[in-house]
Amino acid sequence: MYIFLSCVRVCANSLGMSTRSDTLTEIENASGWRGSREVWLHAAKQAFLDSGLDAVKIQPLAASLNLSRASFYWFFKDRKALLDALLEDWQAKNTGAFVAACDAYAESIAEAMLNLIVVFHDEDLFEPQLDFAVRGWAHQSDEVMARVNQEDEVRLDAIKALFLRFGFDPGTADVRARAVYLVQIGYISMQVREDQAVRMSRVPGYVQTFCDCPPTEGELARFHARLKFTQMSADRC
Amino acid sequence: MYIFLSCVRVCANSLGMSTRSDTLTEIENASGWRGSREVWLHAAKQAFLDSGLDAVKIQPLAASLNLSRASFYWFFKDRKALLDALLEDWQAKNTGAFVAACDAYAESIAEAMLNLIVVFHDEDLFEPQLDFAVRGWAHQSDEVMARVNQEDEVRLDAIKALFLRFGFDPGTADVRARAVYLVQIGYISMQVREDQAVRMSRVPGYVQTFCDCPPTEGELARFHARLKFTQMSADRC
DNA sequence: ATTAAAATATACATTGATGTATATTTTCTT
DNA sequence: AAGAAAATATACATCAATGTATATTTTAAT
Repeated sequence: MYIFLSCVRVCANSLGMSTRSDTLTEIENASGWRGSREVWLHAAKQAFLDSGLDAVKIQPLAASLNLSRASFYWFFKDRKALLDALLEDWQAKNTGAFVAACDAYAESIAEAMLNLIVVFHDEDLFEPQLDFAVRGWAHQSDEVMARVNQEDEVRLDAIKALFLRFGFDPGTADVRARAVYLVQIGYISMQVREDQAVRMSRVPGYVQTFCDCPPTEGELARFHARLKFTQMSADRC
Repeated sequence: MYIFLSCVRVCANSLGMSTRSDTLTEIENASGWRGSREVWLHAAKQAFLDSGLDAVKIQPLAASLNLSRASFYWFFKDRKALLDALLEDWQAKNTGAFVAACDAYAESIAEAMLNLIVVFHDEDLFEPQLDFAVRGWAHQSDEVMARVNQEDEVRLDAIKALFLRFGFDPGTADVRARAVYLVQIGYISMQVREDQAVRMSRVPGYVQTFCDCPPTEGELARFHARLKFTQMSADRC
């Protein structure tokens, strides 16, 4: 049963589908009402992820939720309040996990790197689509751009500290940290939707490139385990 | 005089300003009319670069050009035609230079890598902002997304071929090509606006990381020359 | 100088979005 | 079952954008 579920997850992802709640019905409503702050926010986020900021409009959202447009204003002051909530959501989710991964215990630089790479492969920790959408938003808002820059700096510093911790000299640590981070941002920006197996196959190469040493078999096995990846699950799909 | 001009260029860039024609007045009008296809397209591109697709609107453009909104329709069928032209512009500019750089003559992998890095530093060859804006656009248009994916594949293949040419095995060539390209896309997506000197200082580190060998002094000097970068020009600013 | 064309402007019809004021309905509490 | 509250709906006023039809002006060619 476990294996079956795992396979479903991988296949769904490789088709670009989400495995988490997508529809209104999946949000449990404590009250007997159809709408709620959460319902609107969720719909807004979905539109934001799918098509960017300018798809986040009250009228279309209301239509898709089969709710009156005016009902929105019961939960939010105006559109701006909704967007603020989206940005808050982004910051809350896509930040903590990142720094935590850099601070996590590791016995080698390769293991540390794998700890970090895990974050980018596990959408429960980090949502690439959300990062992408926010960066698009930043293009039309200096305010958002400032917050994104802040985030980027925090993340870069965390990775750099990781390299320093394992004895890399400051200059190299800086360049490597950038390389590691930029590759991930690049992935996000390119909107690559690859098969997990393909992506997994490239991981050792990246580790080798960034750390000058490959991961051990044990490190790689632990990495795969954390992401619930098995060759079997790949084959089944 | 030459040095002075060079310095102006560098300083302007470090402030995020363009050195090319920005305003209506700088487009030479062969005819005695105020508007033209080029004028509208240029204004559209500027808005697109500055704030993304949803800033490309006839009404605001007309206002900024002090032209009647309806006059636009003399040169373009409708808004879509304008956007098509923008996309065409992107493809024309941000493609050729890229592949050309990968095919250029080089005696070492490091030199080849520097040939490539030049492209990303010279806005006359490749406009990062344009790439960024187009990627944002792709988020809300499957059609554009398809064209972007096509482009990315061409570019990646070109870099991979470069690594293969210098004897890297296929697996490594693939990963390295991705790393090189993704770092650049990441840079673009992060909207970094760094001082040229800072950026230059990181280049040898990147070459070392991606090629496993540093550039020679001569290679670096040639690289700097192509970008008209001198320590002096950096100091002046 | 007249005329044709090229370009621009004015006016109109339409659409899709925002936000508010005011019912109306539904749910929860007592 | 009644009343209060929470949520939803209807109706209205406004705005910013698109595109078209129809003048009007400007330029260039004869």
